[in-house]
Amino acid sequence: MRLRFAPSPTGQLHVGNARTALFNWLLARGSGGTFILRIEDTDVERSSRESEAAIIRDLRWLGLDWDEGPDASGAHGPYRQSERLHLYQSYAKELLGAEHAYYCFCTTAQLDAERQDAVASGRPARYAGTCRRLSRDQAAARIIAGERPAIRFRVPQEHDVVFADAVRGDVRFQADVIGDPIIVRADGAPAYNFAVVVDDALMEITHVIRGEDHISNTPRQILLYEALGFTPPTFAHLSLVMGPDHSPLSKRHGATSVAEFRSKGYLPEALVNYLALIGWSPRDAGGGRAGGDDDELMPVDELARRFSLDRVGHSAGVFDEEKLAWANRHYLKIADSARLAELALPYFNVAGVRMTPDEDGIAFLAFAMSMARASVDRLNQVPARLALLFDYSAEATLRDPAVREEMRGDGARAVVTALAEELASAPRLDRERFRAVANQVKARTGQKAKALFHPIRLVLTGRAEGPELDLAVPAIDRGADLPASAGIPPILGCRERAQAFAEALKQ
RNA sequence: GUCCCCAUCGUCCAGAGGCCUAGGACGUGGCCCUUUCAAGGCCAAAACGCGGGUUCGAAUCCCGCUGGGGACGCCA
Repeated sequence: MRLRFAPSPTGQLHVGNARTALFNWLLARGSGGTFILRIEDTDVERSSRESEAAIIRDLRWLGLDWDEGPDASGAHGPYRQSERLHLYQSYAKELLGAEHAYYCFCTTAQLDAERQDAVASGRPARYAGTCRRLSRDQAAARIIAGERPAIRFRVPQEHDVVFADAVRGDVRFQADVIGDPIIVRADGAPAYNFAVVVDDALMEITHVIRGEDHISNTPRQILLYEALGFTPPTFAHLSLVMGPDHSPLSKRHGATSVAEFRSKGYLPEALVNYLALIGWSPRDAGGGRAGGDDDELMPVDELARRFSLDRVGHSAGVFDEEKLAWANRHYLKIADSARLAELALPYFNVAGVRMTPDEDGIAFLAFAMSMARASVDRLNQVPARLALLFDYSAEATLRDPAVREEMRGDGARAVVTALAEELASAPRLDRERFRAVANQVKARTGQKAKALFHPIRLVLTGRAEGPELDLAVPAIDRGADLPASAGIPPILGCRERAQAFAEALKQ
C-alpha cells in the first residue's frame, strides 16, 4: 500500500487535516505500506515556504513520519508540485493531442455570468462548453493573436461515473452534471484536479484517504485517470470535523490548528489518540453487550495495528475539547517526568517565572512535576499548580480574610507555633520526615485531620488549596537546597516559611 | 438552484433483522474515599429525527420527508 498526505502550504495545519494525515499514516504503518508527503503548492499566490515548514514541523510533532517527501527523497520525486511542472505540461500536451482536452478562451467575467444564469434558471452550475467546439485552427489563430487560453479536460458525456468508496460504498454521478474542468491555467500552472491525478498515478498511490469535500472532485479525476491510461486508486472519503454548533470547525470555535493545541499544552500522543477517535473506533469498542473494557486510549502503534477503513464512520464528528483534555490527562499521568519538565519550561517563562535550568534544575522540576501531572489538564496549567514553590509570602497569605478567620482559632494558632518550633531544628523534609513532623505537631496540639493539616498547608504553601502535602513539602525543601547554578528561581524552605508565618501571625 | 454525502444519549462511538429492558467513553449530577483542590472508585440521568413500507419480527433493509454537511473556482 502506498498512501500520501498532500497539504497545500497555505497556512497552519488544521486539526481536520491532521486527522486526514493521521488516518493515511495509520493505514500505511499498520499495513507495512509506504507513507508519502507531497506538497501541493501550485497556487503560487497563496503558497509559502513558511507554511510548508510549519506543516512539516507539526506533522513531525505529531509523530507522523513519512518515507518519501520533499525533505526525504524517494524514487517518485520530486515531492513538491512546483518542481513537477514539466510533468504536467507533458501530460497536458498528450491530452490535447488526443482531443481529450481543449483550449478555453472564456474570461472569468463571462464564466461568472454564465454560472449565475444557470443557477437562476435552475440548471446545474457547470461550464457551458463554449470553447469545446473550437477547431484546432481557430484556437491556434487566437493564441497567435495573443490570447492566453486555459486548458480544459473534455469530460466524456456518455457514461455515469461510479466508484467504490472504501468507507461509503458505491457513489454514483451522472456524467452530464460534471462540467469540463480546467486542467492548466492560463498562466501555465496546473490546476488541482489535474496535478493530483498525475501525481497520484506517477507516485503509484494505491489508496487516497481525504476529506469528504473532495467527493465531488472524484468523478472528474477518475475520468482523467482513464483518459491518461492510468488505473485509479481506491478512494476513501472521510466525513468532516465540525465545531460544537455543527458548522465547519473554525477560529470562532477556539483553537483549530495543531500549533495552537501544542501551545496550549496538549501532548502530541493525546491529540493523535483523540483525533483517531473521531470517526473511527477500535473493533471491540465499548465491549458490546459485555460492556466494560475501556480501550479508547491506546498508544499510537496499537492504533496503527488496529486501524482499518471499514471501521471508519460515515457521519461528521464534532470536535470535543473536553474529551481531548481527558486523553491529555491520561498521557500526562504516564509521561516521563523529565520530558514533562522540559516541555513545561516555556510555560513558566510565559507565567513570569524565569528559569534556565541545568541538569539538576530539570531533575528538580521532574521531581516537582509529581504534584502537577495528575491534577492538570494541560501543560500550560503547570506553572499555576507549582506556583507555591516560587511564590511564597506569609504576609500575603495572612491578608486573605478567610485565612485570618481560620487563624483566629486557638487550635490553628497552636499548630502554627508547634510547626515552627518543630521545624526550627529539623533537617530538610522528605516525605517521611514531614509525616513525622506532622505527627509531632499533632501530639503537641491535639489537632487532627483537617484541623491539623489545613493550617500546615497554609503555613507551608501559603495557599488554602493545592497538591497533596506529601508531594508539595518534599518538593519545597528539595528546591530550597538547590544551588543557584541549577537555574531555578530561589525557593524558600519549609523551616523558613514556618518561621516567617509564625512571625507574621504575631503582628 | 443542481448534484453528492450523512442521520443512535449534549458529544464521540458500538450496534451489520430476533442476543436491545439499545452498550461503552467524554461531559453532567449524586455518593464514597480524603489532609484542601484535583485525581480515583461506585451509582444515576441521558438517544435510535418523522412518515410509510418489507418481514412473524427493524435502530438495523427499501422509499419519501425533514434536518445537517459538502461540491458546483483559471483554490486545494
